[in-house]
Amino acid sequence: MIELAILGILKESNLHGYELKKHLRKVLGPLSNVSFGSLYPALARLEREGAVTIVESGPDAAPPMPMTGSLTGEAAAFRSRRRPTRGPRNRKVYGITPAGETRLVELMADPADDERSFGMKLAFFRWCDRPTRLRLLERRRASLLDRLEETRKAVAARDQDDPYVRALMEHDTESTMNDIAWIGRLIARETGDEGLDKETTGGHR
Amino acid sequence: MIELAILGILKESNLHGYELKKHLRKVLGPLSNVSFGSLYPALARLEREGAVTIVESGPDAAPPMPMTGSLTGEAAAFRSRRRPTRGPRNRKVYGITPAGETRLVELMADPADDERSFGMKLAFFRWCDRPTRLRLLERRRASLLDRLEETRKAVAARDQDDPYVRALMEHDTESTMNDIAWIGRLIARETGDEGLDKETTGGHR
DNA sequence: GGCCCAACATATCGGGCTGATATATCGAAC
DNA sequence: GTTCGATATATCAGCCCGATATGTTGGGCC
Repeated sequence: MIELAILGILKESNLHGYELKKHLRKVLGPLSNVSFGSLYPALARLEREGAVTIVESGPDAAPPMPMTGSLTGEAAAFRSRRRPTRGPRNRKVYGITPAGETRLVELMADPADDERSFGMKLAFFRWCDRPTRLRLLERRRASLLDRLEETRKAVAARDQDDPYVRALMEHDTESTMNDIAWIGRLIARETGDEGLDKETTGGHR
Repeated sequence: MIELAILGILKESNLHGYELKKHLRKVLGPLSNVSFGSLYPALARLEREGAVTIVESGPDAAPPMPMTGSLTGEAAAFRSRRRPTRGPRNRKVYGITPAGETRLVELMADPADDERSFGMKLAFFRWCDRPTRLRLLERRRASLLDRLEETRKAVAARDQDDPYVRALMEHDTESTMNDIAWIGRLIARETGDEGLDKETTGGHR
């Protein structure tokens, strides 16, 4: 699933591994603390597969095509800032390829649905159309409901009631219900069409 | 951390791998879905280290010492139930050793503090004395506070505000605060001794 | 009886992830 | 001018997961 994160970030701007990790941390926060030990191999893998390419590399590499898609002004500024008289260090700046964009769409559709995977997908929802978003949200809700059911069954079937185990399960139930309610709100926001932070076209409150 | 789970379960009763997994699922619920691919190697590892021993094995093994410490009547009953005229199948029933008990204490003190590790430790709190429990709870609270702080900083430093990323972070903040409150209640229950046995908290939302 | 199927039971393997470690460059402080 | 911390890439051991293999046991069914 780290590949999803890499492609999602690279879709916005070309970056090298080290920067990638920082952006990732910024976007996903504590949800995904990617380590270098998985980041670099993943980048190598993706390059082998043709999902990303090295856009700029080594000391004083010739800057290739200025844009791959529309860069935010920030990224462009950053790129120009990075141009000291002495070339950059040993960096490999990666960019996403058309094949990579395809791969990104595939990865978004991947059935993996744990907290981490879902968090990543949500972070890149802006690249999806509404039906896809709704599909992912519904699937997440379904698996949360499954989890809720399973925990409840475990609580019910419990003979020896250790207070700590009980506390653990009750908290799990509570947290899961919170998550479900949250997903519900996201779905509502998605279906209650158009902008709802501006003029409330359809809903109250 | 799977070793902690194994030892914690084995401390209660001698079991073979398959049963162990079921017990684990029951105690930890969806928090720790241990797979056989990690369970059996872990058992082999623990046996190599002398933390567990094979108490009974293969078809019609002679039943060794009836008790390793005080067994709950349930476990004893279970053990006697397991004695059909035709010996059991190819099973390896494991039991914890004194070295294993020591290892269990070490593992409880381990600094790992993610949701999974903490959940496991909490599930085995009954084996700890109160100071240890409080230490673990305080540590967990501290790391949750760190996480909260980090997420808040990320939200504040955010220039481009993607609504989905924002939703993700806000939900993370909310969940973390919930967790902190929960830990707070556990600490209170631990320090506010005796007296309050039931629901003393009118849970907010 | 004879048959099949689901659950029981153990084990291994590939591939991916984490944490530790190695290596080297750059900027800035001292 | 050198020490130090941030930047930057990479590899390695060890562990975990999911898939897969291999067999056993018990029960339902005709």
